[in-house]
Amino acid sequence: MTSSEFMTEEGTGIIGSNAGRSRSHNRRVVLEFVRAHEPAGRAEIARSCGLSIQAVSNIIDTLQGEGLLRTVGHRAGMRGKPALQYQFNPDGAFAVGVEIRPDAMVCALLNLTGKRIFSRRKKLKDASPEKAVPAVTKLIAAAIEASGRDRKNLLGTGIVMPGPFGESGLSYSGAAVLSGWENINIKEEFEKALACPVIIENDATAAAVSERLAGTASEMNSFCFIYFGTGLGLGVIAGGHSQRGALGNAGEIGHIITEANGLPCPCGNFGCLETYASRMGAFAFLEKAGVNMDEGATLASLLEAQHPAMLEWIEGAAQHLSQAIGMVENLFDPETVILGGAMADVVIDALIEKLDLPKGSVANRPARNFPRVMRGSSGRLTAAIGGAAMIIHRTITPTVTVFH
Amino acid sequence: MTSSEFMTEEGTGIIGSNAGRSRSHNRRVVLEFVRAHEPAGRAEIARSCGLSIQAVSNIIDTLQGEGLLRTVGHRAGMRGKPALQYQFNPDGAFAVGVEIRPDAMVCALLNLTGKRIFSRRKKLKDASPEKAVPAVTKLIAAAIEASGRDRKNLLGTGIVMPGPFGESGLSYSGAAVLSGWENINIKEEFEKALACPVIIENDATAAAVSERLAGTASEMNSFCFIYFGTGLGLGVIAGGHSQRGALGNAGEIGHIITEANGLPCPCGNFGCLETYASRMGAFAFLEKAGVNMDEGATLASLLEAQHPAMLEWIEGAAQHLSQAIGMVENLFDPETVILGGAMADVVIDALIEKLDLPKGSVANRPARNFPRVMRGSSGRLTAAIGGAAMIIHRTITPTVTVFH
DNA sequence: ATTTTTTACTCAACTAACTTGAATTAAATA
DNA sequence: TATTTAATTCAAGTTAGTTGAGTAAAAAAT
Repeated sequence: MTSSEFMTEEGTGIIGSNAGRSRSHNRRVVLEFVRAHEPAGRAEIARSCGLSIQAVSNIIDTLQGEGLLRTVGHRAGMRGKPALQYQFNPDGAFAVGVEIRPDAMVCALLNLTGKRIFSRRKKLKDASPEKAVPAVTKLIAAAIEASGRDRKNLLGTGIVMPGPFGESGLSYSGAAVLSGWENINIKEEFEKALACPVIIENDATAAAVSERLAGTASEMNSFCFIYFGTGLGLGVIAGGHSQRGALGNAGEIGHIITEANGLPCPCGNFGCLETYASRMGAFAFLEKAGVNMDEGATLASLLEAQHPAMLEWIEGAAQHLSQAIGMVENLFDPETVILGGAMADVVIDALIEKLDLPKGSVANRPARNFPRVMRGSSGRLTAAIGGAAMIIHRTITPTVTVFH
Repeated sequence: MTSSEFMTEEGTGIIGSNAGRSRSHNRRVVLEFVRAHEPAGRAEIARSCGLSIQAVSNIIDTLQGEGLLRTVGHRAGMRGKPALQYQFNPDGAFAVGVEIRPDAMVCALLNLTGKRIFSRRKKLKDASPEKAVPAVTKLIAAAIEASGRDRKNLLGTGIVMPGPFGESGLSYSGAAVLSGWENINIKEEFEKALACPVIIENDATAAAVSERLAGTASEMNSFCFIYFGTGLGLGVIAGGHSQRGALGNAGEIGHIITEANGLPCPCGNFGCLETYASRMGAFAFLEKAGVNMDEGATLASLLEAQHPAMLEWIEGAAQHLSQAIGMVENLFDPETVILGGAMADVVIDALIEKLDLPKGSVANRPARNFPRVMRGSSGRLTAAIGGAAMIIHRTITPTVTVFH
């Protein structure tokens, strides 16, 4: 397998199709079907994908030759010749994800099925591009080495950084924002340093993609992910694809106003959701309530100790979150809203427990396949895993129409 | 030209590509390019669409043969052989749009360039499916007859009805809601009656598509449209395609809460945006202020007379709208937010004038191609025109991946 | 004024990838 | 044991895009 087989053509605007692009699209269509329905036989895939059995057969031969798919016995119990079943070959390829924060980097390796095969965290003294790019390069090299994988099976690297990217009115400075990255082409820098395809994405979108690849949303084509980072982000998957907006800054849910004339926010507004329902908001609330967080206490430990201030924060945050979730439901009509990110599971569960979702919502329908709100499944490595998931997602998920 | 050339394949999930589907995709790619850049020559199209000149040449020959494209002389002033320029042939095809309201139907015919070639409004005594479907059928037949068009050039019909569709917590009854349509397959009913392809869509989405086809947003791939109907709707175009959510109910912006514990809304919540910033909201406000609307006064006439209550309503509505627009900007990161629909232009302009948009928004960036908020361009026929625009949009805009 | 360069476009041969139909295999059912 | 059903393969056929040579026409250079 050469990595060029996965090269995504890039360009401005929508491009036409030809034999080669059809093949590349069909490879992804087959892979996407197998991801969602494995194990599956050739005839079954052909029927579902609108292709002839012969076409699917040829594609599967190739994919198997490349080590991406493998057989898992025959399907029994049905009439007719039993179908040879295929599934992902977990070791056929892998992807790297890196989360860059102002103070640290987290690196995770995922195999083709989205399972974590390695992860490592490293402090970052200087998060400027000049220092961070080489540091990330070194970290990845060490991670691949330690994982025992062959670099030729590397599909690419997904870099997760806090947005918003480019020029925007939210470029205030705060703990969550990286400085020095404003005027460089981040993707190009990393592609040069890493010599592999690179995707740059924000944490919330990466987390959403990760949930779809191998998490809570593996069967959904349309859902939203509320990401608890330092601030708060929203990742949106619609029609199986992440939605990034005109300039890649969609999903800035943290600065939605949920209380008119509420708490002041560094962004200049008052009453932003983020000032209530985020880790940052929690710390500010607890500090104001006189809780000393320096002695090793965490949000999770405070919650487990049923600390009154923590319970009070949960209550208030849940109220603001409920409002925001209602909004998201009415605007995006998702199959579900997933809560996750850099927040302990117990805290998220407590928040979900306390939610009081609006009745007047398109989501408040009797027949639902999933609850209105669910918890994410990838825990604290979510962002780094999400980065790698983006790469695998791009390898698998079909898109003929390419946008800028 | 046979209408089967435009038949969209439908199915569940993503389908593979083959020669025929490639051709169909490439036809759309060429048409979409010409729409956005007309007039254009073959070589120029080929370069931009990632196809060979020969492929584009063959497609253009076909499109010209079908009457969809026509030549408009040669491009002069450049070196080399002057390129033959192509543009849409306005009369090559047309589409019908129908807006169905509880008390009336509006029908509009658009030519291929999105220009209105005919429109007619008719009262509807009984908006039940049994009565309305035949009434619409008759109206369309009369409209086609009166426009002098040949039915064989009809691309299809777009029916615009107030959502939300299907089961949802917003199925309260109110003036804007049609009853009796809950448990029938609306698309099938109309396709049977009209014997042409049919799209069912809500007013906001249809209006958004219309703005992109031949309006304020003709060069945008990502924008939002806030539609003033009886209530309030949001149409979202992202990546050139309308976003409808998991069940087609995305964009219910009317029931976003912009004032905690505010005015009661029929949906069960308090403080919904719709109770302030919608026609319904305006009438309620004015009635409460003692303004008698029965004597032929309209929102526009009150505004022109600088009626204090009207000015007060504008002020309040603009405040709530500003909040909602800020939200929409932060969540979708659109190129612009367009305001339009069944509200007089002067009123919309007054609202825009009074907006106080949040500073903390990803949209508040110095370098913008468009203002943060703009007014829509299709006026009171917006919804019906939008229906027809949906059909033309589908004919033109490429999508290989087909979703359910 | 003539030649060169540049660009658009057409014709004909070529190729990649999907489709079709016949043949083969293997399990369940009659 | 024969029949039916379904999966898969083989080989030929089809569609549509690509490639390369050749023509046409305008601008720029000589």
